[in-house]
Amino acid sequence: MNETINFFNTQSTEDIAQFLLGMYLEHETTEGILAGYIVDAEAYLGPEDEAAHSFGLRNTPRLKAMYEKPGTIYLYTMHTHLILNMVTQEKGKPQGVMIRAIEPVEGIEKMEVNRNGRKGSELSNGPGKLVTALGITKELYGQSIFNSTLRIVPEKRKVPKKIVALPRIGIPNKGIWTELPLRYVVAGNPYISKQKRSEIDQKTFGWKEEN
DNA sequence: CAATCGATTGGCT
DNA sequence: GCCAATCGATTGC
Repeated sequence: MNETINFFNTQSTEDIAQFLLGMYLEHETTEGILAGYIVDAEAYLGPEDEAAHSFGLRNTPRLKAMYEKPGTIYLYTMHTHLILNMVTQEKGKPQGVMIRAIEPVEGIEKMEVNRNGRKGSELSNGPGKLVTALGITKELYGQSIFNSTLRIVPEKRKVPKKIVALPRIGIPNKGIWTELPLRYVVAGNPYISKQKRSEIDQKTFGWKEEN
């Protein structure tokens, strides 16, 4: 875990986004542990990034957490959906990574209930979907992804066989920032947002074989 | 499948 | 008011 914290403190946000692919993300709830592997993530490079909320060092009440230390959880609402992000750089430097999708592992039945009966990839193949599946609430805003009830567990992570970089989703008209490949996914994983069936690796789901 | 579109809430100007 | 780092239903090929 200390190595992971150090990674956040010293690496670029782009590298941290890729490092987070395969990371085990677990939420300790009153109903038990709900968890899965991160398979889709985007880097937001405020203050330079026109697509970032923190572009131009903009600082409003909802952005407060973005200016805190690395590992701080930043949540915001988008059309009734809560979206999960974590701060990646030193305090005062508002860059972060948005989690776009996870592969469910633990507490799948509870996630299906949280998602109103949906199953399979529909459980968590979008940023709003995984937040609902894991039962994440805005009480976690400003807490740390290293030691709150929502946390990453490096000991349980998997390693992607191949990482693909793509343009980010849902940010038109932002100049070069619309096209820059700041979205990273585990190639072949079925839970990636907008994944095509034909591109799914049914045998490995895109992970390296054990050992 | 891919493209399109309406729903609907909170944050900011 | 206006707009949004989305979702899900529908349409059409």
